[in-house]
Amino acid sequence: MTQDTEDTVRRSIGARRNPASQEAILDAAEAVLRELGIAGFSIEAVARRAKAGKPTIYRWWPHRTGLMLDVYKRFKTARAFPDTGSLRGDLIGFLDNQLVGFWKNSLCGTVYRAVIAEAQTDAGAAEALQAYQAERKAVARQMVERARARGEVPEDADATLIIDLVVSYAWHQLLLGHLEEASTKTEAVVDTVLRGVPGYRA
Amino acid sequence: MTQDTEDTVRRSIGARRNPASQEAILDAAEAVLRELGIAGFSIEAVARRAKAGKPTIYRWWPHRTGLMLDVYKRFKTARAFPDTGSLRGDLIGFLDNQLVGFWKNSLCGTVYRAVIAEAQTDAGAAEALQAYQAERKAVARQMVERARARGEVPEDADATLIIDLVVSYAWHQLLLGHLEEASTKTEAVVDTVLRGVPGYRA
Amino acid sequence: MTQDTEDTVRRSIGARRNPASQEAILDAAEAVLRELGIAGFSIEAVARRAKAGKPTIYRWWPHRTGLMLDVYKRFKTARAFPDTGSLRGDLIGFLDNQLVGFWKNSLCGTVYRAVIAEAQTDAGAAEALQAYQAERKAVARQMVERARARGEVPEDADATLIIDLVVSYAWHQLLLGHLEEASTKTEAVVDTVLRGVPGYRA
Amino acid sequence: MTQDTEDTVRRSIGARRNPASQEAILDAAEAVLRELGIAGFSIEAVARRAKAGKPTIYRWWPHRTGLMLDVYKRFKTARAFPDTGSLRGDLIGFLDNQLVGFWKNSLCGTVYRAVIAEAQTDAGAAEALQAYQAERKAVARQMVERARARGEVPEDADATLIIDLVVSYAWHQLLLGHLEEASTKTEAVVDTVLRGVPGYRA
DNA sequence: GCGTAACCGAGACGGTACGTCGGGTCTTCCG
DNA sequence: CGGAAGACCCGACGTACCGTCTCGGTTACGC
Repeated sequence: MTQDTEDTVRRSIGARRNPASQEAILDAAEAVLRELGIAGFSIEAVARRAKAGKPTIYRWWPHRTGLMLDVYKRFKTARAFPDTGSLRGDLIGFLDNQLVGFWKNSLCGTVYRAVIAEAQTDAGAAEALQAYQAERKAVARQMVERARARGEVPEDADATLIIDLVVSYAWHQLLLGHLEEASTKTEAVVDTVLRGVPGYRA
Repeated sequence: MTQDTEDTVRRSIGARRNPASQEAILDAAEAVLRELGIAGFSIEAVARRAKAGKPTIYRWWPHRTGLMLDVYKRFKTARAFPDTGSLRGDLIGFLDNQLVGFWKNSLCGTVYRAVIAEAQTDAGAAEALQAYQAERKAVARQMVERARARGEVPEDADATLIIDLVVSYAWHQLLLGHLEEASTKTEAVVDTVLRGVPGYRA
Repeated sequence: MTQDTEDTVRRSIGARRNPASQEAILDAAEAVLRELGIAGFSIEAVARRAKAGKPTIYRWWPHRTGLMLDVYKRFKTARAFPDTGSLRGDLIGFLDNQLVGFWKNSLCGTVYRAVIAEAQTDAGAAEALQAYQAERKAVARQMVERARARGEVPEDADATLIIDLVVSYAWHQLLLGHLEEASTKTEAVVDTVLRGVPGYRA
Repeated sequence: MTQDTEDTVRRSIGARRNPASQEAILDAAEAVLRELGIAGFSIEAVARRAKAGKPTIYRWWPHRTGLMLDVYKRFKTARAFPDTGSLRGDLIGFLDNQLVGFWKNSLCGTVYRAVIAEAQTDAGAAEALQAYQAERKAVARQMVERARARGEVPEDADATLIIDLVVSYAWHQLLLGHLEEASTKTEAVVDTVLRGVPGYRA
């Protein structure tokens, strides 16, 4: 985090995007979310904090959801997606690292809740979230593909349903503020879902 | 819908709540949601529409989420909760009538999405939603209780987990705008979850 | 001051004005003015403080100016209007006791400023103030009559002008919040005005 | 009066005050005062009339008194302050042009009464009025300085008292709605005050 | 090597909505 | 009928952000 490392005024660097400004804006957005929460997150607040002009923000993030998602993604990149050798292990790891466990880092959870909330109001946000979800779930379904290759699940297993059930559960607990409880039940959830897949054998 | 059936000005009826005003406000809230959507839903707009003073609304609904929830509940009341004789039938009916199918009535879905979104921003809203959820889920768990009594599921079946998985799936699809798809998969979801319950027999 | 001497709820005493309520309202009005100043003086605040219903206040004081004037008059009654034997002495006493000195009691000044302010906005208040002024000045002009009888001023001395100049000066300093300064200049004011009266001899 | 000469929407002209908006707001304020009187004067009404946002008004006039004073000043500027060659002439001209006679233009009197009233309630308003008064009186005292230079009054004549007495009288009559009567007495007032100055000779 | 296009900060602009306060009216219930 | 209570509609308050705009200034690029 390079917050306020630069006291000097940022200026234009010509007819192209100034990376320093973008960094400063993302830093500020993160800081605002951390300190004021979702309710206090406004373009004005971010601009104030980043010492940036509002139009600069609007130029690059027409919807504030996009800005939130970018903040979210900066965290996400680090997280691994390990192949544990079994679908059960993969799914538990997925829940623990990518979903529930990840969101328990308060900022990540806060941001993602905000993104989901925004998507209920704003069509652009909904689209952005849907695109992000589609991409993430496609990646997640690869876990099922691997299991299929290993013979853990039959060829016709519904990968979409499996992933959806797991992700849905995580969302639900996130949105109700029950992450603590959820993190104690990851195994039970995964086991229930897997037992429900016809032809599954550990 | 008794919108504007009365042209005459509503007055105070003494030192107690005026039911006509409450009705008018709920009617107006519903109409605003229907016509302007979530984004256009504001206390100001409702007050204008209901020809009511803003303080009158704030007096009875300190948080706008409460108002939305009340609009939501007016619809909900009508919906039945039939005992079909089997847990599978009950859960499918639950999904079709109380959740997915119910929300496909665009207004209901819109309102509930808004309530959930609000709860991510506002603490009071979160509380209201949590209370509502707790109550609804307690009712839903009675379906499992009945199944237990019938011997469909063992004594130690995790009713909370069963209901949570079903509700979570519905929420997820609602929030992503995938209700259409969801309504084609209700049986698959219920079957998967029930097969996942150890000792379940249809 | 009989503030809150009664804890018991005041009730109707039949189809006539309840003096206890009137007392309580005047006490409350005074207390509100003392504690919150003019800006905080509202019928609501007085009603809250007096544990009275708003309609009860409106019934007896249709304009809030009337209420303020009644508070003002409760103080005024006590003040004497002595005959010092000379016009100069009378006028100085008038300024010191009835005007500047009286208003320096912060509550009295506050109330009177409020009354004057109100009269600029509200026609009813203006009328009430004008009536009160006419009466007070008529009394004050008697000082000049007495001086005329003593031969201090000629028969054709303009009593109205003399009183007006003195009262005007006091008002002006009151309204500008310069009462302190004014109280050091009462003698200079009176002397200047009296010297200005043709044919005056001490 | 340049009311609504421009149908086109006023926009920002960059990070600086837009004179067109300021003009429009002052015009609107004047119009509202003229048409609705003091009681109908609200920031909301002015904003509506000026087709300006409320924050734009609050940005430049934190207290509504300041706005009234600016309306008042727009009239005042035109009025002359002539040197008639004698203190008597100067003071009579002062009363007739700057005070009583000026206020008889109903709008001017209305506005100034409102300003004075406001100053009794609001601390900021009081400050603004005091500042304005101090400045105007300083200018007025120059009439006495000139008379001193001409030898009309002795060196130690109390300029402050002379001006205060004249201004006070005008205020008093303004606030009681007696301007008509006052305008017939300007000479008597000035003569009385001047005769009261020790060592004055015409 | 010079004009110009796009960027940057700053902040004013017209708006909408917020949540609160008080005004004055009304009705019910109690004594 | 008087009085307490408090709900009602209404309008204004002062504030926060919205998204847009124009400004003055700063490069980097293309002609």
